[in-house]
Amino acid sequence: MAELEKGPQGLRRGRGARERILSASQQLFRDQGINQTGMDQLCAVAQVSKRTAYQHFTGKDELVAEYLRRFDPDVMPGVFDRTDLTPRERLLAAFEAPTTATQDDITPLCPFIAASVEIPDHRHPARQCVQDYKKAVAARLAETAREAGATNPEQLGEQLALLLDGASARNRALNTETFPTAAAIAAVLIDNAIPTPAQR
Amino acid sequence: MAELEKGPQGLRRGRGARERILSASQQLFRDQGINQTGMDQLCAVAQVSKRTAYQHFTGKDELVAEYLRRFDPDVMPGVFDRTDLTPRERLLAAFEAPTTATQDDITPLCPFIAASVEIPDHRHPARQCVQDYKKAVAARLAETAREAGATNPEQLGEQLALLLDGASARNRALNTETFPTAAAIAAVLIDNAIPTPAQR
DNA sequence: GGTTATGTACACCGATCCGTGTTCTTAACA
DNA sequence: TGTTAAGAACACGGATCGGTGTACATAACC
Repeated sequence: MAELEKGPQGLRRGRGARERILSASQQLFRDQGINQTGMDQLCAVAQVSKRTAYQHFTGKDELVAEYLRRFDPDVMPGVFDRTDLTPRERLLAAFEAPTTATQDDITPLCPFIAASVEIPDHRHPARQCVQDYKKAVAARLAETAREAGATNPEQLGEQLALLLDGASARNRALNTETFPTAAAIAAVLIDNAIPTPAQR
Repeated sequence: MAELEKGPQGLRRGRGARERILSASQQLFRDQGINQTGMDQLCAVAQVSKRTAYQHFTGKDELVAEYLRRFDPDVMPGVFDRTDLTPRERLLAAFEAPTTATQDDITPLCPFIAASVEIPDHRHPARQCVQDYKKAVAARLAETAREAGATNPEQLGEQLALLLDGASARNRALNTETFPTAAAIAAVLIDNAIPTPAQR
């Protein structure tokens, strides 16, 4: 904080404004929610002039949408790409992934669910991002389910996606880690959906 | 609307202020969300003086909490009390109940999940209501699961509760009715959890 | 060098937010 | 009848909201 002052001659926060804004959004929207985060605070955290923010984004709405779009590249980060696991193990791993580094705090609410609740208007651009993302996750789960040999991969993908969202919502509502519960259900569903259980 | 005017001599909206406020809350908080509903609008819809509202509730926070508490008496309205159904059928009926009268619009988001997302501070009184309600639902499900002869009723109750919340969240996120998917999972879990399937 | 994008600083706007103070009216109740 | 509690009407307050206008500074690129 000392060497980052706005000293008249010193280091400008400089060219990376857009990145700083999106990075601050990620932190603040997650910690406080979208509606509880004002543009003033956001700009302060991002160390960006308010004017600059509105040169990069036409408004808060667009910023929120862009904040969500940035998650797209890492749809379920690294879970589906783990070649060291069998398809079946990958499906189960999706329920352990959310467990973050520090072991005692619970998994935060999925930012897409949060956005869909905080933004009531389902024609808001951000709501489209939510829909796209949720469909993408279900599709990847279905794809992996197909690799695992499920008889009805689409159905299994949809079911597992529902479990993920249920666990996320209940984590928030109850302040308790419920992903293990979801994982247990997933195991049952997966066994039920694959005709020839591998080695058993 | 015609005969309800504030006519100087005519019918006063009169003594039922508190009820009108809570009734308006129920409608507006569901349709617009809590944060998107201002006290001014709420009082206008309730046909209540703003001053009166603040004589019944110390603030919006308390009003929100009371709004949630009013759901408690009807925890899963009528589903658990249907004596015409077997315990097993009652468990399954919980996934059809949310389907409201008009057949084409999707089930609205659970107001408790909505509140837990809209109110980030988990020490807010409303958040306690959310926790209580969610625990109560899981408990009633577990109770019914016990009646149905489940080997681990608490676990089944927790699992079914997760399915309900998952379907509710995805309904909002995807704008698609997903309770049938949850019901299908529930059927599998129930069959899996009850040792002696009745007639089969 | 000069030009042009990028960013800063800061005042400012109307709207809306939650909440209060004040005065008056009416219904219930004794 | 008089008293009291419940409510209405309405202006007002400070805070914050998303968003803008303007003038100035700096970095990059030619």
